Amino acid sequence: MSFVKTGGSVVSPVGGIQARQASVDKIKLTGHIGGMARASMKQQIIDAGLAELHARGYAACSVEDITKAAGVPKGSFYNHFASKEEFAVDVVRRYFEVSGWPTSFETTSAIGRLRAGFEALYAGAQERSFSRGCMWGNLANEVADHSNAIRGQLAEGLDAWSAIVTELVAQAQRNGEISSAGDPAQLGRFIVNAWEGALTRSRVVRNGQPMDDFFRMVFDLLLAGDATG
Amino acid sequence: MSFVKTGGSVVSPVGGIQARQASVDKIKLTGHIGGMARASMKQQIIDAGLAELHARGYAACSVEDITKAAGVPKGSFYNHFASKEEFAVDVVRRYFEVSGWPTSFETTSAIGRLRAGFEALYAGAQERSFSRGCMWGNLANEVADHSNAIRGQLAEGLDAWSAIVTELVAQAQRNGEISSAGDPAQLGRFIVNAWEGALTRSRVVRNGQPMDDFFRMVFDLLLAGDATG
DNA sequence: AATGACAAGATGACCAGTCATATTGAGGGT
DNA sequence: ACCCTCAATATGACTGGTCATCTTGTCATT
Repeated sequence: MSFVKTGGSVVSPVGGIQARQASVDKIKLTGHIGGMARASMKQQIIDAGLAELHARGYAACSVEDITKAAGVPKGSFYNHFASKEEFAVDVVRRYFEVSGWPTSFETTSAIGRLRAGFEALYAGAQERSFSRGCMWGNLANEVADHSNAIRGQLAEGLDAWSAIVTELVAQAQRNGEISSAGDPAQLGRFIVNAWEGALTRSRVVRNGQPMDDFFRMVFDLLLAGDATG
Repeated sequence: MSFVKTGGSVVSPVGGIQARQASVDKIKLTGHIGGMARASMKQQIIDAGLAELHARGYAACSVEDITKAAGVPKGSFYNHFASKEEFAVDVVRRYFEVSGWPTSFETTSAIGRLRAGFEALYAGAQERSFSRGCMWGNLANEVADHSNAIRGQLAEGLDAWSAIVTELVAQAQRNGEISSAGDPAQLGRFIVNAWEGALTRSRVVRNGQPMDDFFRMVFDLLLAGDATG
């Protein structure tokens, strides 16, 4: 699994997905598709479903909601997915695929890039009035006990995401940008988890205070070791 | 809202609830209740429902599941609660009421008590093979966007819980037990959020690593300011 | 004609909430 | 003390809606 580098926001990955990309290897060419090949329907469903799943949650998001959002007939759903669960596994995979870390920032410092990435996530959450929470946290809490397939996919994606944060932390340490000498892998995991917790809290309080707390605690105190308070 | 001091675990509050307590002011006395007054049916439903909600989540836990767990007839549910939503509000209130911070520990240091409290939570999660996650996080993620009533109750309870952590952090600072001079209120909120994030991750990975990360990052690095890594 | 893809609507399970009926004790009359 | 009436409460079967999944008819291609 690799992270696709995009300039977009992780919280709002769909924006970049609307871009048409022909996946010829995925197209089921049949006689009733005339003219130029179009985007794969399966991919269309996944991408539209990603937004819907994130907005509504698993149980509250019906197959009809998904297909309607994708602009495809409801009956086609099961031509592409054996079940709603299998669909969600594909969505999770897709979520982590399209999630990326912003690279087009002015700063070249590792810590600056780490911070900018979370700030982009923050901006995305703010756009949605803090109503979405964190995709992985949402699914984990709602489905992890009921679907090993989804849980497995979440675990995979989280490991990869944590690895990105870990690498940035390690770089920041090597570059002397932060004073924390904590284990980078542990920091990476903790930071991703704490971010989920902040997003979840923000759903309750409907403001950005939890993220402000996160930035202050993680970047100023934990990583920079600012003990002045 | 006040926290009831118990020696129990927050993750498993139900254990203490099975104790019979007559709530005479809650009893709907009708002619067909003979003999000695018994525990309120409403309270019974709330307490049993708390465990069920935590185990299954909101949507996956039906009213029938709840009443069955409470050992009461399904039709009685609506004598006590106008709706499933209202029931959940009462459950959340109850959850925070019965949640407490362990007081019966050997250490008298504030930081020791804070740590012991989270360790008790950890033990509870471990008992359940990390399958339950965090009650407030679960509900927030599943329901916060759909029910303002539940969300409001969650906000209230979280504020109170954060206040407890805040107070312990402040005491630890005053006592010179920790080197962090961070804002106690901010630390209190962040720590509660980070804990939720850790529990959520533990649901995915099905082990205690996220909590270990939490303890290391929060107690050793963030609060104690141990920069040696 | 045979085959495979597509998809609208049928199917059966689930479930929040309703309600007709049952139950019961209080109060009053004898 | 006993009986009857009535009102309040209890409750299990039912209702109507939702929804994941499947069926089956249509269509296009070979």
